[in-house]
Amino acid sequence: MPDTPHPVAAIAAADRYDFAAAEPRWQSAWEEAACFSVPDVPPAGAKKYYVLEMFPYPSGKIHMGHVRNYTLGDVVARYKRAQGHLVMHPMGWDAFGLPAENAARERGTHPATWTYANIANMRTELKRMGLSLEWAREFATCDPEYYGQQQKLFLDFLKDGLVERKESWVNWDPVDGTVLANEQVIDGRGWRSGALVEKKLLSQWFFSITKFAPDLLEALDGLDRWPERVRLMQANWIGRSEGARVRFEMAGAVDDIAEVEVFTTRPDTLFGMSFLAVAAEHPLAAAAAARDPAAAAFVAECRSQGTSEAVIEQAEKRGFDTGFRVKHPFIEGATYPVWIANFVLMEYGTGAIFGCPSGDQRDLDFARKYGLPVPPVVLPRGGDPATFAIADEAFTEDGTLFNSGFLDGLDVAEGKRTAIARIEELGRGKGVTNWRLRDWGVSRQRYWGCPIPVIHCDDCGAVPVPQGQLPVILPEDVDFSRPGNPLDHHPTWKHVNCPSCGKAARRETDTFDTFVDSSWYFARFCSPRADQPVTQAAVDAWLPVDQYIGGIEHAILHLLYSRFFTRAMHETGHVSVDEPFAGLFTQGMVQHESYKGADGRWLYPEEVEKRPDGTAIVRGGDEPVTVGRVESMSKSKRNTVDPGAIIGRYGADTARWFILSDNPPDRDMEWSESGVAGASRFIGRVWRLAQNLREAEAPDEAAGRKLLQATHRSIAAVTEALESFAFNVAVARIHELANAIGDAATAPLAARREALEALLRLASPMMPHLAEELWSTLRPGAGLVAQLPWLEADPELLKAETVTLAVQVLGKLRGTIEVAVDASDEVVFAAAEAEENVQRAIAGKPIKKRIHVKGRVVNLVV
RNA sequence: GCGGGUGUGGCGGAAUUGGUCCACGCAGGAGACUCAAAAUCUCCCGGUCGCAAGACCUUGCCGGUUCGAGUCCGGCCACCCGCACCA
Repeated sequence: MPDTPHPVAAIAAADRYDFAAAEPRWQSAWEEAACFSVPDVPPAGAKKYYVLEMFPYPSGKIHMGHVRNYTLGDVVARYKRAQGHLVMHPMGWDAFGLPAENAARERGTHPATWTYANIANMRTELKRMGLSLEWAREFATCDPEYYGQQQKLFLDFLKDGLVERKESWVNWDPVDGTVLANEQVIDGRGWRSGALVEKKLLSQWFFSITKFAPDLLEALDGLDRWPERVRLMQANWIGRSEGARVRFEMAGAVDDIAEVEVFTTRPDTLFGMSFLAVAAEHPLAAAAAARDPAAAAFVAECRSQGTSEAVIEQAEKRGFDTGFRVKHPFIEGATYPVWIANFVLMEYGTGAIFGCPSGDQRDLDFARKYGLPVPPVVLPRGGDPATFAIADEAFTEDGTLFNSGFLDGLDVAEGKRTAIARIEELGRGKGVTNWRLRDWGVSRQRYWGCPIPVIHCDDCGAVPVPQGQLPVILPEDVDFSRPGNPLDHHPTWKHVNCPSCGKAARRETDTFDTFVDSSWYFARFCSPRADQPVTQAAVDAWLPVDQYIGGIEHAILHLLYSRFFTRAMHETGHVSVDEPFAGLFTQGMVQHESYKGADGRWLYPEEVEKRPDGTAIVRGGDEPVTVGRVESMSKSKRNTVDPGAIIGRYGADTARWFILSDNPPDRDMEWSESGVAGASRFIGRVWRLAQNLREAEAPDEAAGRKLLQATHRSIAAVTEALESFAFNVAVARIHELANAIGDAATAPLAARREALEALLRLASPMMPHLAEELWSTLRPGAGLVAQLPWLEADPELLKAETVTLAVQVLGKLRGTIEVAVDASDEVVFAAAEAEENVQRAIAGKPIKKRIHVKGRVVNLVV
C-alpha cells in the first residue's frame, strides 16, 4: 500500500472527507505501530483473547459474505483490544479443493498457480478493508509447511488407533471413470458426462469420530457461548438413540445367512410387525439378486440412486419382495416377508429394519403402497381397542400397548423395557445405544489436497511414511487432460519402496478431505512457523478460540470435525483442551435482488437502472427488467456486488458501516445500493460535525450537561450492544448521538467536543479509518484510536430524576405520566388516576385492582 | 423426507426479555439554500374514522394463558440453512 503523505492542514481545508487518501494512510500507521501483533506466548498476566473468522476459500475475489464475516470479527477484535485484552486475530487460506482442479481442467492453469494468484489478489482486497489482522501469521493449507504438519498429525492419530481403513460407497461416473462429489451429481447424472451415476465400493481411510460420540454430545452442554440452535443441530446429528438390536431367524437359511439383525428404537411395537426391510447393499439383498434377475434389477436401480441422504430420503419409497421370510422372535410360527427397500440406509444401525406401519409413517406409506398389513399395537389414551384403526397417519405418540401378547396394557416406555428384557432372555438380541453419527471418511480421489502419508505394500499392508520422509509433497508435473486422479496416473510419483521391507510398493494416491485442513488451522495459527504441528506453550496460552465467527452453513460438519480433531490432538498429546471454540457466532447470508432481461438472461445489478415508479430498465436503454426475489448472492444469478467496487467508490468505512447497520448479524441481510449511500452520508456527516466544531455564540451550560448525559448514555448503550453482538443497535445509538450533537448547537464547545470524541471512539471498531482521521485533527499527538482504551460511562451522568410511566386501563394505553424515579405507589396511582384521558376511560367505574411496575407501567383494572 | 431456524410500517429493523409496538436508518412527501442541479439543512411519514380531542385496528395465520403477549403455550402457513465427497 503506497504511503501517501497528507498534511493535517490540507485535510482541514478540504470540504469533503478524502477516504481514498486517508484509509491507506491509517492502514500503514497501524502496521508501523504493530498495533495488531501479539507474541506466540503472551507475557504472564496478560488477558488473552483469540478472535477468529472462518478462513476463506481463495476463489479469486472476496465477496460480500467475506466482507460481512471479517467486519464482524474486526469489530470484536478492536473492541476487545480496547478493553485491554491481548488480541490474536490471524488470517489464512483454506486453499485445497475442487475449484482449483476444475480451473486446471478448464483453463489449463496449474492448481497451485491458480490458487496462489487468487490468494495474492484476495489478500490485497482484504487489506483494503482495514482489518486489524496480524498478517505475519498467514498461511495457506496448500503450503507444504502446513500440510506436512497435518501428515504428522494423521500418523499420530493412526498410531493411537484413531484411524481405520474401511469400505464405503462413492458416486462413480462410469463414463469419466471419476469419483464425483455430491454436488457434481445432478439428477442422478454426472455433471460433465451426463452418465447415470453408480455407487461404487472403495477402500478408504476413516477417522474414528464415533469413538468420541458420547463426549461430543455431552460436552455441548458446556458450550454456553454457542448458539442454542447450533448445539441442537449437533446433538441431533450425533443422534443418540436407545433401542435394541434384534436378530430375526430366517425361515430357511439363505446361503449361509441364518439370521438378520435389525436395530430398532421401538422394540415395544414388535407385535405390530408387518415386514422386514434391508438396504440394497445388505448381504441378503445380494443373495436375492443372485437368485432373481428382477431383484438384481431393483438392487442395480437403488445403486444408481446416489449416496446423498437428502436424495435418498426424498426419492419415492420403493421396495422389492425377496420371497425370503423371517420368524418373529415372540410369536411362535409367525413369519414375515423380507423386502429390499430404497429408504433403508446401510450406514445406519444394521442396514435392516423391521417395519411396523401403525407406529411409523414411512413404514405405513410403504405398507399401503405394497398392500402389507397394518396391525395396530399402540392405543391412544381413551381409544377403543375394538374400533381403533390406522388410516393414513401412523400413531407415534405414547399410549397403551394392545394386540401385543405379554406387552398388553403397558405404556410405550414400559413396553420398551419389557420387550428388551424378553429379547435378551431369549438370546435374540440386546438393548443398545445407537448413534446416528458415522465415522468420518477422509479419502478423496483427487490431486489438489493433502497427500495421505501411507505406502501400500503387498506384504506389509498399509505402512506409514517414516517421519524422516515427511512431508509427502504433491508432484508438480501432473496431467489434467484425462479424467480421474492425476496422482494415480502419474508415471513415477506413486512408485516407492516399502519403508518396512524394502520391496516395490505404492504410495497412497488419495488425498485428504479438505475438512481435515480446516479442522486444526486455528491451532496452527498460534505458532504458524513451528516445525511441529503446534508448540505446546503457544496452544496452551491461546486456545480455545474465544470468539469464532462464520456462516451458519458450517453449523454441523466443520464445527463437529474441529471438535473431534481437538479431542484427537489432545489424546495424542498436542493440545491440552478438548473444545476448540469457546464462543461461536453464526452470521446470516448476504442477499440481493435478482434481475432478468426481456429474454430471460440474468443481469448484474450495475446493468440495471431503477426508475422512480419502481420499475427497472437496462441501463442506457429501454429494455424492461424483471425484478426477481431477494436471494443469496450467487454467480449463476448474477445478483452479486463486488466489494472492491464498493470500497473504491465509497471507501472501506462505508462498506463496513453499512454491512453492520442493516440488520442483526445472525440474520440474512439484503445488500442495497441506497443503504450504502446512506452509510456514506453518515460518514460525511460525522466528518462535517468535526469541521464545524467552534464555540457557540451564547454557550448554554444546561444544553452542555444534557449533551454530556446523552453522550454517557450512548457509551453505556453502545458498549452493551457490542457485548451482545447487536451491532445494528450500536450503529443506531451512534446515529442518535450524532443527532444529539447536531441538535446541541448552543452547548459549550468543550461539551460538544467531548461528545464527538466519544462518538469517534465508540464508532472506531466499525469505522476505524475515519475515527483515526478525525481524532488526529481533534487531538494531535494523542496517539492512535486503535491503541486507546475503551470509554466507560460516568454513572453520575446516567442518572435520571424523573421517569415517564405508561398508564393503562384494562391493559390499554390511555396516557402517560411523568413522576419522580423513586415515587411511591400512592403518588403514582394518584397521578395516574388524575390524568384526563385516564379518567375518561375509567368513566367513574370502581377500580378493582391497581398494578404498578416501577419505571414502566401502571395498569388500572375496573 | 428428516433436523434446525426466521416471520414486526412501503423496506431493513428497535423493543430493560411479560410492561408505552414501530427507536435508528432507507425509501417517499413538503420546505429552505441555489440561476439550476447535486450536496446539505428543517419538518411530516403504520392503517381506518374524525375539524379536533381522540377512538378502533395492527408484530405471518388461527386459538389459548395473563391485569397486560411481538415476547409464553398449542395448531397451521411461507421462506431460509444443513443432510456426511461444495467450501
